[in-house]
Amino acid sequence: MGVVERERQILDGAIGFFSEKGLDGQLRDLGRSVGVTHALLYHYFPTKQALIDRVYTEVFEGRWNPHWEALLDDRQRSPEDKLTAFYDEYVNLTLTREFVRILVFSGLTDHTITDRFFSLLRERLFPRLIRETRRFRGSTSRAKPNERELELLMGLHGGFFYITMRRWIYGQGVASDSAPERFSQALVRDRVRGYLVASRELFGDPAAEQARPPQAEQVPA
Amino acid sequence: MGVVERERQILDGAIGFFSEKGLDGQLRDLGRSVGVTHALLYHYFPTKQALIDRVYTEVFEGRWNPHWEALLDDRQRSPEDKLTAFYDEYVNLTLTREFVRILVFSGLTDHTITDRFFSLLRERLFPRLIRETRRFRGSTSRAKPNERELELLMGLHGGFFYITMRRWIYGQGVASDSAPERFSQALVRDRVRGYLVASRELFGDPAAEQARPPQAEQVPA
DNA sequence: GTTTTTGTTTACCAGCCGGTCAACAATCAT
DNA sequence: ATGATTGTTGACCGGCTGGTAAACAAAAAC
Repeated sequence: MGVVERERQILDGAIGFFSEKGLDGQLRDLGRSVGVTHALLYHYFPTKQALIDRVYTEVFEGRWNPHWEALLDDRQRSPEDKLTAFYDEYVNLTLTREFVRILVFSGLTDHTITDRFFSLLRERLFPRLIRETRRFRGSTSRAKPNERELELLMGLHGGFFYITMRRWIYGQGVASDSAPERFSQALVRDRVRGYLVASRELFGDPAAEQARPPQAEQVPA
Repeated sequence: MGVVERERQILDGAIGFFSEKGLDGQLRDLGRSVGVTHALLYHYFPTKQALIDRVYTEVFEGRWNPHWEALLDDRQRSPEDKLTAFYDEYVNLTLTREFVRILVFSGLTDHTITDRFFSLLRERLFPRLIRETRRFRGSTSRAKPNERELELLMGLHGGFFYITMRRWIYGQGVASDSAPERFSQALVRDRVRGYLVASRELFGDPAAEQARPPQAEQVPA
């Protein structure tokens, strides 16, 4: 076997292995699962940490599809259409088993991966989603998102993430998917629609964005 | 120091320690953080696993407030009022740092804790929430929840869980809370209202529950 | 067909870690 | 005071684990 194939084989094995056992998994076990001795791993990667770093970049790099930004910026499609299309791809391509498990393993210990990933979301994704949400309810405001509308969006985004958690971390089945590897499109469509309607209900028309008499009593700061 | 106080001290230390370092944390470090030798831990707990088991029951037992079930069953209050009151307490009392971190640590490895916890939710909580959601949109149906309305509820529930994840696992701040230890009531209120409105929008009036002409084309099974 | 290079393994080291045990301190009953 | 009981520690064992290095195998180069 060529050197490049073997490295590929080890790397692929490591992705599956570490996402399953956690970053504390033993190299002897990883070697066994790949079919080599643990000493050989050191022929291809100088330290365990270096191998883990490669796994990180392998899993988290290239999962962000730049096409999504263009999709969300497309002025021809409706906001509901775009959000549905985006989340349908996002939850099925990005929120895979290895991705979410490694992300959570990282989050529980060293935050470097999660920090980088959240920066990506905050800079490239959330502003676009907020803009489209506003467009849905008839606003063209470019103001910095306020906390309430941002948190409502986090509710949508987190709701999708929660599905992945239930499936790949808690080991709970998700009822609504017939093909076990995919989120059902109907689910995504329901939630996106629900989110947009909720946004309209809560924040109403454009003028209401600056000051709105709340329906219930205001909570003190 | 009396034997009972010392056991209490070790247990409290272990809760903080294991939720921080994970269940693989070393007993020597735990001992040091409590101020005793690791050998003394074996005077109070026969094995490391026994100590971890105590931590589990300590954190997950008694966090479920039976009062909540009565609250949700109260016929005097409106569904929106009850859901808001419930989640306001739930997210602040149950979704603490130690709780969520230990739950996720457990979920990533051995599922026993998460299984038990989800059974609790599925049996005692979700049916009540579905019933109240239906009541909000004018339905008194007692039929088994269908997948779509259950998944919409999971969106709400998961959205709250996601806040806890962002805060205690990813180390991201949550914008909207002034007091860093609490979820803001406004956030809970917004999301519950948004969820109920979305439910009404998606599922409409009671008659629509069995068969409803969808607005977009149906996805094939 | 020998030498060189490359891929792989076996054997080992050093430090870590759960767990044990004998010794030691502190409390308490008599 | 004296002895028994209880709380606590230091020292140790054995197995595990990241990492190393020498030996070995299999091509490749000449």
